[in-house]
Amino acid sequence: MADDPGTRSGTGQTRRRGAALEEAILRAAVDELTESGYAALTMEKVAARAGTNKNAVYRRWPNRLALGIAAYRQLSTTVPLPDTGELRGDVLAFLRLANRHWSSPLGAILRELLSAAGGAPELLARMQGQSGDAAAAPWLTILGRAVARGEAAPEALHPRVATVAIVLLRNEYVVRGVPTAPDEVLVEIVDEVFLPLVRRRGPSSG
Amino acid sequence: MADDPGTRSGTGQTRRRGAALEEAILRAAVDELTESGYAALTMEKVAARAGTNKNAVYRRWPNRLALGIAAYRQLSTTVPLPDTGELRGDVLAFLRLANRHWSSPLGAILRELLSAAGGAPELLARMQGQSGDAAAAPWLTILGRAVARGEAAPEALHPRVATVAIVLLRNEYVVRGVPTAPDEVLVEIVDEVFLPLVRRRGPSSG
DNA sequence: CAACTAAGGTACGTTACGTACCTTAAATCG
DNA sequence: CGATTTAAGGTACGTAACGTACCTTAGTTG
Repeated sequence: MADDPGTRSGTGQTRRRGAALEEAILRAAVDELTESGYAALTMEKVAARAGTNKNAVYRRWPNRLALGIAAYRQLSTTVPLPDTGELRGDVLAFLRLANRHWSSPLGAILRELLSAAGGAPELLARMQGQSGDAAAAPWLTILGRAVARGEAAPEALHPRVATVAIVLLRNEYVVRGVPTAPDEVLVEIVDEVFLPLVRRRGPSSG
Repeated sequence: MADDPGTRSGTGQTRRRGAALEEAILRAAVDELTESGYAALTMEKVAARAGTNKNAVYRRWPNRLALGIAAYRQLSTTVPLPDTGELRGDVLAFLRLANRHWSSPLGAILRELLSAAGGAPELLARMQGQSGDAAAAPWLTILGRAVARGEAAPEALHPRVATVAIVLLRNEYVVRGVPTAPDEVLVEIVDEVFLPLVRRRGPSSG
């Protein structure tokens, strides 16, 4: 920010307005969020870093959580869906991507935001959408391919079934208290639970 | 607390010491926690309610989180393991117990504490232990009975398999943003995922 | 140009965590 | 029993940060 042309310099008297200022604030929030996480994100620090003051921030975002969420959304990326040509490979690859994501600083930030957003379902839904592995759609795609290849039973094409692997992985995080799991665990989830579940289907109760 | 004999009354000059005071503080913390949750639990209010001051509280618990956890532990109860004589009934009954627990004020408190405890694995482990449905042991017991009765395949006797139902239920909470799920969901989890998983076991990859 | 708007600057009320320090009742020790 | 020690009771306060209020001023619009 030393020589940023948009900066309000002591002598320059040039005020950023509208989108330019909003962008500067967002960038500052992103930087603070990635450096220190959500808990340490303060309106004061973001404003200072953006070279403005809290008024400008509050004029755009009603509160700290909203700003945190906006900053997070700047950071999130979409993950490419793996296509290895076989079910086990696809699922393992996608699980590994997810594992990497959740063990990254980004994962911790997301968890903090989810916790702070505690009671707001729509907000939660929007946050979930940012973590690509949470939705059923990509998993259904992977499973759909497997069904087409004859690797899985057609009855297994159900969102809750399709997402079992990722759900189990996230449960591992809870149990372990850390947002990462060793690769053997991923392999075990796939081989001991997921594959048996989708390949042969016993009769369900009537 | 109107006529509690242990109370330091204005004229009585009788100070509670040691365990008696600790108990009074804990009781106050429990009351505050159940009435207002962890976020609204303050050291000031607990101390006032216990008829003491923050020094006494801080002499026993290093910080607010520790006090919150101690109070929570006073509250937690053990749930009886259902035994309906058949697998589906057992699993459904235990899931229903869990659903009721997590949708109770106690569940919200636990979630708050887990979130506040964010980076401390041992602490987390201890908290988890308080929520009886999280551990694998009861689920393995239920599944073990089913295996003995011939209702489930012996290879399914694995902690990760046994806990699939409860893990899926908790994922429902995350997806919904509320700590409760309709009974049809519980039934679906059991019938669509859990029972097919444990009854017939396809070959796992070598 | 005047009016309006948003940016920049400053101040402040409120809340609560946690710490420090003092007085005093109660327990312990010689 | 008196002296010493310890913990309880009481009070004060530094700090941090959220969010609000208000004022000045640069920039835009009609």
